[in-house]
Amino acid sequence: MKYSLTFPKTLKKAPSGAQSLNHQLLTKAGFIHQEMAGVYTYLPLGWKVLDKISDIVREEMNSIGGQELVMPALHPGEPWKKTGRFNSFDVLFKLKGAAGADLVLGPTHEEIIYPLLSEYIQSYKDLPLYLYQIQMKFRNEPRAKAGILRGREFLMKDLYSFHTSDDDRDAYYQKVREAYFKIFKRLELPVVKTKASGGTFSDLSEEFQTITPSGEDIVLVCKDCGSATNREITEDKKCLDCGGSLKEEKAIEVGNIFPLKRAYAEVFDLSFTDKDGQKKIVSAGCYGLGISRTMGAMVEVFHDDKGIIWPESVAPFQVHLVGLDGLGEKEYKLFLAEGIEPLFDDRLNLSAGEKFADADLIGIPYRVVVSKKTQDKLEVKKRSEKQTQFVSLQSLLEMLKS
RNA sequence: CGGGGUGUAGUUCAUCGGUAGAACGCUCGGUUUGGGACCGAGAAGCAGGAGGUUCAAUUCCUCUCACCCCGACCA
Repeated sequence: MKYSLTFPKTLKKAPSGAQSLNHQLLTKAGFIHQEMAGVYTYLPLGWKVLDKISDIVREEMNSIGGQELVMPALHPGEPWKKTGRFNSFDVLFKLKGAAGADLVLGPTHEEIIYPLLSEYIQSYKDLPLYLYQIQMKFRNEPRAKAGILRGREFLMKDLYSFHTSDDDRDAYYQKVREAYFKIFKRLELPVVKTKASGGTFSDLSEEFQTITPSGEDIVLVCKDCGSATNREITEDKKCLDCGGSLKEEKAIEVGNIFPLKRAYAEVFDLSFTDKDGQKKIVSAGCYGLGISRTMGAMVEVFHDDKGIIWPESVAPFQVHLVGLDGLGEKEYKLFLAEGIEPLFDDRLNLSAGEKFADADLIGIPYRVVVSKKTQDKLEVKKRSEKQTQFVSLQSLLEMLKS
């Protein structure tokens, strides 16, 4: 992509409403635009990042048998009344249909997927089943805040698993936990698995928390064994696992996995006929991962005073090609031909300093400068490092493909 | 939802009773080109909205809306 054609360009100052770090940097760099409290447009660069995060999540969900579908964001009110959550789910967006029917904007999808499956699941042969989606969720937060960390509309992956027994559900739960670790490893985002309450879903759950000062959760991390517990469920000063001393850390919850209660399956009569001819209730689990929140958490963790420092796994482009002295077109075409994703700053009449400042702000992992000075070499600098080096195109390609 | 703060040009801010100003950005012309260049010219504003006080309101008062922060809440 040529930067001269990219919408929009960087801003020198973030709007005064952008207070949190992720909001400021993502806005200045042109990744997001706030529409109202907790609601954002994801601009082309921002959407590319969400897409890359989503792709990694998709691959790992698929690798544990997940099948992707998309359920509606607009829900009938009836199933929500059936579970009681029409009134008990305090951040539920409610609206009216044309004929006056109660409707709901989906904050989660048990009320859709259980009735759906109850139509299709008949036999133990239909199970287990793992279905997931990546979709905008809606929660009427009394106080949306911290940029895209806590929105009223946000992109989330939700996986639902359905089993013939709790044992099978528990075994799959372990697999999902492992898949989550793989996802965050590929995203290069450090997380600690944290014991937490299950809310209305289950007695206990496990959260994936990214430790950072801007987090709004407080987790107690054991200095000895590394196990962590959300402060919401313990007053203990000692680790439940090993007795070691605990340290309080602020953290952002980027994922949460629940072994579900049977309540929803019972309400919607999600049952199957087992081998013995008996009707049995399905055992389920649900597993969330905040895609847009993860993007925000990454900015909170990966930045310096000049801008964002994206991990290679999710950067909107692999290479930020800075053309000086009107050069760079040739290299841009070569990158494209080699399957490298370049963002080419082809703008004329702009000082080098301004282009460098933009490159630092946008945070693409490799900056490649082409100018009169570089001659037949390329000047390469990693965003995360200070030093530059002059290399041939060939060795740069090797660097990028390794 | 309680407490606090802020709404003025696209953006950041100034003016704080006498009818609007800068910087950045933008447009045009020219000079520049390795860390947010320079000169000149220009466009750009119902001062969030409604009401009130006043000869006069962006400025003071009331209400309202929006955003931000702290707290409560957070499947």
